[in-house]
Amino acid sequence: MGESDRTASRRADAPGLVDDATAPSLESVPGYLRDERLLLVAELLFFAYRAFTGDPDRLLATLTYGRAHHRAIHFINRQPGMTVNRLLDILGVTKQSLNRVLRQLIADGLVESRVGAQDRRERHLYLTNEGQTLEAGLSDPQRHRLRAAYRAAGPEAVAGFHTVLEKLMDPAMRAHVKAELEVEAERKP
Amino acid sequence: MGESDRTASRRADAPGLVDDATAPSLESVPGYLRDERLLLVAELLFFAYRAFTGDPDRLLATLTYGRAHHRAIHFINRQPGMTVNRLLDILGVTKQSLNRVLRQLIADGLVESRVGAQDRRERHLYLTNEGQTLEAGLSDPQRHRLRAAYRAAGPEAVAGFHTVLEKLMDPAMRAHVKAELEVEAERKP
DNA sequence: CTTGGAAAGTCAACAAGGCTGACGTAGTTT
DNA sequence: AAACTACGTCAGCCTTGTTGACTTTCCAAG
Repeated sequence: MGESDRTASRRADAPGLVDDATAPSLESVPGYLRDERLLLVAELLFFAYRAFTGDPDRLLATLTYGRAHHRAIHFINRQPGMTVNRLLDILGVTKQSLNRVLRQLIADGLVESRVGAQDRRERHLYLTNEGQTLEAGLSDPQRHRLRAAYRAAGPEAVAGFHTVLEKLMDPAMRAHVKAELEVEAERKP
Repeated sequence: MGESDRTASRRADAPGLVDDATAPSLESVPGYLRDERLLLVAELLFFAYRAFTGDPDRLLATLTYGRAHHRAIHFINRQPGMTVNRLLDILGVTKQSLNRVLRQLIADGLVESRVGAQDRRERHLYLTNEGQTLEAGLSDPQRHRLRAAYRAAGPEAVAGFHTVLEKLMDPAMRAHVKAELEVEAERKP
C-alpha cells in the first residue's frame, strides 16, 4: 500500500476536475488510479450489474412481479424473521413503497407476516414454501452466471472482487453484510 | 435489536436448486463457489452499486435530471460523436425512452446533435462545454469513491475486480468496453 | 393509568422512466 | 420507384419510487 500521491502537480490536461488534490493523470501515478480508467470502471459496473439483474428480471416479467419484489424476497430469504423496519433500512425505500410490494407477496402466499412475540407491533417476515421455490428460481440463473465468471477469473480475482465491492459500499451496509457472514459461518462449522 | 426469537431453523440445505450438475454445497468445493457465498455476492453488488450511483444521484436531484440523463451524458462523453442508434444499443432502452431524455438535454444546451457527414440520416452527439462541466460534477464523487476503495484494497484486488466484472457482463457489452480501451490506449502512447 | 411515541398499515396524488404501438419524415440503397 | 434505415414524436400504460396525512396497535415512562 505504499502509494503516496506525491503530488503530481504538473499540468492539467483534464477538463475541469483538477479540484481534487488526489486526482492526477500522470505517468507517475499507478495506472489503476487514473481518471480515465476509473471512468471505464463505471461502465464495467453498469454492464455487469445489468447482466446480473437481467437474468431474474426475465423470470419476474412472466409473473406480475418486478425487481422490487425480488429484492424483498431475497432479503427475507437471507434473514427469515426479519422485521419490516429492518427490511426498510436495508432496501432504503419508503414504507409505502415496500408495503405495496409486501402486500402482494403476502396476498399471493409467498411471504408470511407473523406478529412479534415480544413486541407485538412488529411483523416478522418469512418465505412460505412457495416463496422459497420462487426465490430459488430467481437466484439460480444468478448463481449460474457468478459461478461461470468465477471459474473463468480464478480464486485470486474473486477475492479481489469481494474486497473492492466491500470497500465501495457504505459502512452501514457493510455492517449488515458482516452480520450475515457470521450467521452463515456458524451454520456450517 | 435485542430481538431473540430466531426461530427459523432454516433447514439444512438449499430448497430446490440441486438441478444444476455444477451446483454443489460441499466441503470438496472451493469456498468461493458455494451457493450461500454466491448469494452474499448478490448483496455486495447491490449495495456497492447503490452507493456508487447514489453519489451523482444527489447532484442530479437538485437539477431536473435523473439517472437516465446521467447515463446518456456519460456515454456521450466517452465517445463524442456517437450516433443515436449506437447509444440505444449500449443503453438497452427504447428510442422513445432515450429520446425523452435527449430532447431535454439538447434543449438545455448540454448536448449537441449534429447531422452526419456521410450519412445524413444519422445524428452525432456531443457534449457542449456546459455538458462537460456537468459530467465532471457527476463523475467526480464516483472517482472519489473508487479511488478510496482502490487505495484500501490494493492493486491486486483491483485487477481481480476488473477481471470478474468483465466476465460477468454480456459478451456484446464486453466488446464495447474493449473498443473504448483501445481508443484510450492510443490517446496516451 | 394515562399518555407519548414507535411500529405498522393504508389512502391518495404525483413523477420518473421504462414499455408498446402507430406515424411521419428525411435520406440511402437496391 | 420502391424498400429500407435513422430519427423523432404522440399517446397510453406499468412499475416503482416519492410526500403527506391519517389510523391502529402497542410499549414504556411519567
